[in-house]
Amino acid sequence: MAAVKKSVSVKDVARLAGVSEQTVSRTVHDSPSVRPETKERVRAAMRELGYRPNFAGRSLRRGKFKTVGVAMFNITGTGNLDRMEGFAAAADKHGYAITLTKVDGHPYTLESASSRMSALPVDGMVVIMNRMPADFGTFEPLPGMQTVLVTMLEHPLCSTVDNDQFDCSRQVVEYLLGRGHKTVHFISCPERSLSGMRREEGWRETLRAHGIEPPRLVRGDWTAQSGYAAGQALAEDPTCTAIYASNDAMAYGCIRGLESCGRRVPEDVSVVGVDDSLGDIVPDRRLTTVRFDNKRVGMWAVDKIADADGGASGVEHMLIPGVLVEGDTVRDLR
Amino acid sequence: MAAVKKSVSVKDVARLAGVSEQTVSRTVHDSPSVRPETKERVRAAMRELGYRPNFAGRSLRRGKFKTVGVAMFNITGTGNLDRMEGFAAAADKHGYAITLTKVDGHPYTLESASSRMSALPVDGMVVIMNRMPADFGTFEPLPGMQTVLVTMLEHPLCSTVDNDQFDCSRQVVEYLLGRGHKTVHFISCPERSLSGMRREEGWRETLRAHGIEPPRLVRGDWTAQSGYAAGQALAEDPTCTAIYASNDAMAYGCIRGLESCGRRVPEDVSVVGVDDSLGDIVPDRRLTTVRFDNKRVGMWAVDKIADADGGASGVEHMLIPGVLVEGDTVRDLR
DNA sequence: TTGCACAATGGCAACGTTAACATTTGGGTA
DNA sequence: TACCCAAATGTTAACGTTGCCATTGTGCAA
Repeated sequence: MAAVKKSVSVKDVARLAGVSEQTVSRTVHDSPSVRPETKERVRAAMRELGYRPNFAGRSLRRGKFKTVGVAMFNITGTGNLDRMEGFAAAADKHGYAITLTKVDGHPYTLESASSRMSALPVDGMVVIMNRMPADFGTFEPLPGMQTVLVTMLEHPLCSTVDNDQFDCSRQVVEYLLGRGHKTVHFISCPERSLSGMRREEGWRETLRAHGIEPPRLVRGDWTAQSGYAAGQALAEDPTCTAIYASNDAMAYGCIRGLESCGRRVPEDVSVVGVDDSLGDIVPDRRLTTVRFDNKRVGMWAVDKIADADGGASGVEHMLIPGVLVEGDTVRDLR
Repeated sequence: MAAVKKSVSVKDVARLAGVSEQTVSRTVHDSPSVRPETKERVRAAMRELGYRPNFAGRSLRRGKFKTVGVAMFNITGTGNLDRMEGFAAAADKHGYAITLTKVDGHPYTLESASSRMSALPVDGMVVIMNRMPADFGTFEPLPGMQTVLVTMLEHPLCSTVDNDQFDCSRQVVEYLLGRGHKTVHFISCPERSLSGMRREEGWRETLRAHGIEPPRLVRGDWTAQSGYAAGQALAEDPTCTAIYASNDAMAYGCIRGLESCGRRVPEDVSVVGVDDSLGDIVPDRRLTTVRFDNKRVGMWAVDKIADADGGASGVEHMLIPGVLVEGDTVRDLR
């Protein structure tokens, strides 16, 4: 039994095929300047030896990794799976791979994400920013490392992309007003959520743009429990005919809360959520909600990096609008 | 303005610090055989030049990437986010990175996942197997590439790990029987789901082990809609007092279906789901369900690869039991 | 016949890092 | 004083790939 060779290189293939290393390399890249018969001979040698190109050697030579790093401060988060779907899809399209890293946030800084990535084989990086990093204003991306932030905030040096939360609220409020409601009540989320705050602004400003003074909001904490409590509280206000909750869990909780007080949905009160996260969980009641295209957000981020890698960069800020999906929890008052 | 150098190498740092390249390397690795003052001088040079070690050069030299590849046939799947949390946590612990790849399955084979990974900078790979690959029995992992499959099936050449779906059903059935129910009805899932089939077997065999002939099962399709229909169908059977649904969406749909026929839960019928995926979505009704530890599954897979990388390998098969979480949808008949 | 264009292939060097070995230096001991 | 040892640092080569340039061969027009 012959000793097992550590790894098969172009050199070994070249020797077996009786050609130069360069011709092997050319065959790997399917260069037109290699005779078909020669190619076949080389390919046969590759098969026989079980050759597979070494990523490190290639990257070292080329100075490129064809890989995009994704930094997350917490992996379990609404929409992350869809975003990854987008990362993977776009990466595939460009022939890139995705490297995932969880970054510990103590404190939560872009700098820590950046330095974590710098030691990894990546050409660019995406940071999923759920909260506000301490150094957002002063952060400078590593030279030569295209950096895209997933956030609604604009950054002077990094491209950014995210769902348009402001527009989401605009759509919901105008939809409800358009169906005859005099005002829209709001169940918000904890104040540390960037996207939630933006939804709140959108709700407030859209109402004002229509000459309506926003009613007192009810603060929730994303859970259906808090929506339930909010629903019970709002049930006592007879003028409340339309409620907009900052996510679906709270919206659904709210419906149950209203019902527990004898208010019917949508006959007495219309309810709208955000996220389209319930799917068909509640089979006899399709919630009216806003569906975001997180996959597209993910794709945009990776596209940006791959494109920059091949030429012009330039900082861009992209907001992707969601789509309002009608269920049967809204009544037309007109 | 001086021209921007492509990238800073140990050579540049060595020149500026007035030491050899080797001393720079030693400083990077914090070797004890470098004088503290020298180290400081080198570190100052690194800072000044913005040096960061080149992954490709290092990997080429070492023959290791310190990276684990994760291959998925579809990214959006129950528990994938938690598994990734586990991958990332274990990778962190071992100083590894995670590279994510979506593999197109036409046909769905382990071979395609393996060859996709072979061109990437990874030392080992994890395949998340949702369905049954065509080549499961005959697949051979790439030499030198530790391969772990996330599946309940055992494989002769690859280590495997997954939630114990059989035991899950055993727990549920014994829990319900233990509370006085004479038998347990089952809402299953589509037959192509490996884990679902295993749940079905567990339900059937546990009942038989208790001398009970399993009643006719109702086939669902994971959706709450199908659970709703199943609930309505089972409502007509007055002997049906306990229902076990193969996931929470169907369980919840089933509850609504039963209620729509005038049967109350848990007064008339007890219902149990699987997955703990509803969380608190339904605020006034905590579903009795089984919670899986997908994070632990992910960690086990990466641990296995990292450990094998540092020494002994050996094929292992690991099943991680879930935990039954009591809600208020089960009535005690004793 | 000569010259030239072009197709096919080969030789060489360099990418950045580090293991293995080699060298220098200073301090202590016989 | 001569010697040795250990600490600190330096030199060399190699990991696998591929861009650049050189070389060889072949057919065709002048």
